[in-house]
Amino acid sequence: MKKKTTIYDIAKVLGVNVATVSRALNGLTTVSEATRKSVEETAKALNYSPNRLAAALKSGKTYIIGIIVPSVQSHFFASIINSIEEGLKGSGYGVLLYQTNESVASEIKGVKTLMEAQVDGIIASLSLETSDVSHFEEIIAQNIPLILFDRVSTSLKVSTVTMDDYKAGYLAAKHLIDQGYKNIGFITTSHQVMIFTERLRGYRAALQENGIPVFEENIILGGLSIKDGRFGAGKLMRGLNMPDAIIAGDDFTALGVIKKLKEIGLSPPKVGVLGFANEVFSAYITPSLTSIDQHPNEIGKECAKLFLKKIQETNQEQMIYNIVLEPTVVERQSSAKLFLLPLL
Amino acid sequence: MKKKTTIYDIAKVLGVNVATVSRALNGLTTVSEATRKSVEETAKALNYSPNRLAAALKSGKTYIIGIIVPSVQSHFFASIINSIEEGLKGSGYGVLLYQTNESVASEIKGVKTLMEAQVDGIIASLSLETSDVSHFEEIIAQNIPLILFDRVSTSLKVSTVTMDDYKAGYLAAKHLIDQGYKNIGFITTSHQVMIFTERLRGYRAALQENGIPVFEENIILGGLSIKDGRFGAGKLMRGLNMPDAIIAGDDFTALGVIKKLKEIGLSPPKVGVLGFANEVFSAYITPSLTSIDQHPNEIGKECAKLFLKKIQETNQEQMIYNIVLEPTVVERQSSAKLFLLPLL
DNA sequence: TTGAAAGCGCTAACAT
DNA sequence: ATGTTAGCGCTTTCAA
Repeated sequence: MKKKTTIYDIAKVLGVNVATVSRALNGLTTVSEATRKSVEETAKALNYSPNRLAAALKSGKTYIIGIIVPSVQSHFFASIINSIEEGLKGSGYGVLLYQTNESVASEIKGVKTLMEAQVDGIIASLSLETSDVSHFEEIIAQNIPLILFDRVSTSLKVSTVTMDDYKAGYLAAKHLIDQGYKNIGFITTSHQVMIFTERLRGYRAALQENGIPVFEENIILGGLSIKDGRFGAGKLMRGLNMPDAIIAGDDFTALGVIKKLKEIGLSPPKVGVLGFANEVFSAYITPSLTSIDQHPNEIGKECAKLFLKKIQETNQEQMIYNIVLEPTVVERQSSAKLFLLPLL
Repeated sequence: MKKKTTIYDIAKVLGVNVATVSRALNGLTTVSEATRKSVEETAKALNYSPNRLAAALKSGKTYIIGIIVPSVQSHFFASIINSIEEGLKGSGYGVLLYQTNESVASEIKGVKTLMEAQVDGIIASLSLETSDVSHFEEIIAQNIPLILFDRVSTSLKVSTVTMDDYKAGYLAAKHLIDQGYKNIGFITTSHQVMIFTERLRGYRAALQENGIPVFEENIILGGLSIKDGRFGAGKLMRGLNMPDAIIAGDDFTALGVIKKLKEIGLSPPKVGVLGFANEVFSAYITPSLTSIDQHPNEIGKECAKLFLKKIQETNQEQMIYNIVLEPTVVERQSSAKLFLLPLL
C-alpha cells in the first residue's frame, strides 16, 4: 500500500509552505493565481485526496449530518432520506444513517454514536417506543442543529417538520363521510406518539362536526401491520356497532383490513377502507386503496433546507422553526361508495 | 455553548496522565482497577463524550463503513442496508450512506466522498449506467476493503456477494414452462449490467433445454418501470409470435405488464407473468405476482459478515471471496396456468 | 501573498 | 501500572 499523499508532499514538491497549499486547495482568495494553479496540478499529479478527518478535527466541522429513522424499509422514511440527500447535494454535506428499529435503546445509542462522530447536525424521527426524549437534550446543549420530523415531541424545543396530523385525521374521516359512510372505525397504534393522537383527534372532530356518533369500541388501539389490520377488522366487524368504513393507521394495516373484509364478503368499497402513507402498492392492489398522502419528499426537502438554514445562523440567535405541511387524500376504489349507490 | 470535555480535563481532575485516561477508557488491561473506576466515574461526572475524529486521525480507523447504492427507495436495497446495519451491530461500525440514483457521475462522487471521509471499508452496488469501473481502483489501491454486491463487475478483482443470476433467469423460465406456457417473452433493461445479461442467458438455456424456440423479437430491451412494462407488454402482444407468458425485469415492470394484459382481456394467468425482486406489494396485487426472491436480507448479512472478516486480515494476504446465493421462485397467481386448465 | 508554528483530541511508542 | 511525548493531517492565527 502506497503512502497517502498529504499537503506536506505537495508543499515539498513546490517548495512552498503547507499553509499556502491549504489555502490554495480551499480556494481562499489570499493566494496568487499562479500558486493556486501549480498546487492544483501537483495535487492531481500526486493523486492527492484530502483527509476530511484532519480538517474536521481542526475546524470542528465534519460536513456530515446524522439521520435517525425507525427504518429505511418503510417507503415513507426511504423517500425522506432520499430527498434529504437530494436537498443536501451540492452543499458538501454527507449523510450518516442510523436506524432505530422502533427501539428507544437503539435511538439513545444512535444519538451517542452520531455525537461521537461529531456530526454537524442531526435530523431525526422518533421511534414508537420513545416517550422520554432526554437523550436529545445533549444535542441541543452542544448547540448542534437538531431537526425532528414527522414523529416529534412537544417537550423538546427544536425545529420540526411535520404533517398537520390533526388535519390528516380530519380529512380521512371527512372523506369517508362525504362518500356516504355513516359509521367509521379506526385502527391505530396504542403508542403515545403525537402524530397518532392528533389524527385521532381530527377524526373525532370530523365525526362530531357531522353529527356522527363516536363509538369508543370502534377505535382499536394495537399495533400497525397487515396482521393487526386483519385482527382489528375482524374485531370491528364482530362488534355491536359494526362500522361501514374503517380507517387504518397505515397502508399495511389497511391491506390487512381489506384481506379480512374480502374474506367475509364485504370487499371495499362496500365497507370503506382508508390508509395512511400512500405506499407504492396502494395504487395497485384490488380494490385500490384510498390513502392519505404525507408527501415524504416534501418533508425531506424541508428538512434539508431547514438544516442548511440553521447552520448559517450565528450561535447566538438559534431560531426555532416549525414547518407544517398539508396532507392530501388520494381517492381510490376502496372508499368509492358513491359508485355503489346505483347498484343498491 | 459549554466547552466539550476531553481526556485532558479528566486527567487534570484526577491528577493522572492523559495516556492513563485513554487506556482506562479503552479498556486496556494495563490499568489498575482503581484507576479505571475513578476515570470512568469522572468521565461520567464531566459528561465526557469521546471525539472519534481525533481517535480516527491518530489510529487510522474511523469505524465507519461506506455504502453506495443506486437508491434506498427500492425495497431490495433498503432491505440490504437494513441487514448490513443489523449485521454490523455490536461491531462498533457505523454506516455512511451514499445514493447514486443510477448515475455514474454520482457514483464517482460517492467513492471520492467516502474515501475522503476515511471510511474503513466500502460496500457498493453499481449504478445501471456504470460500465467503466476505474473509480473503484483507487479503493483497492489504498487497500481498503471493498465489497461489491448484486450489481458487480468482472473487471474488478474484489470480493462479491451476488445472486446466481443465471439460475434466476433459468428458474424464471423453467417455472413458466413447467406451468405449461409455451412462448415466453422477456422484458429487461438495455444496460449492460451483468445481472441482467446473466438472467437472459439462463432464460435462453431453459428455453433451449425444453425445446422452446427463442424469438429474438420477444426479448425487449428498454427500461424497467411500470410504464416500460405496459409499453413492453403492448409491443409483445402485438407481435407476430405473441407470447403466452412474460418475464419482467423487476416487479414494477411486471405490474405494468399486468395492467396492460388486464386491459386487453388477457389477465394473468391467462398470459403468465413473472417478476424479479419479490417486492412487498407483489403478494397483494390482483392477481398476485409470481416473483423471483433475491433474498436481500441474506445478501446484506453476507456483506456485513464478509466485511468483518476482511478487516481482520493482515494487509499481506487480502483474500477475495465470491459468495453466491441461490434465488427462489415465489409462486403466486400470475403464473398459475395449471389452475386454468380445468376451465379450458 | 506567503511562511512559521500552534494545536484540534487522541493514540501509541518509549521510558520509568 | 503510569508518565512523557511525538505525531495523525489539517486549519488558522500571527508575523513577515
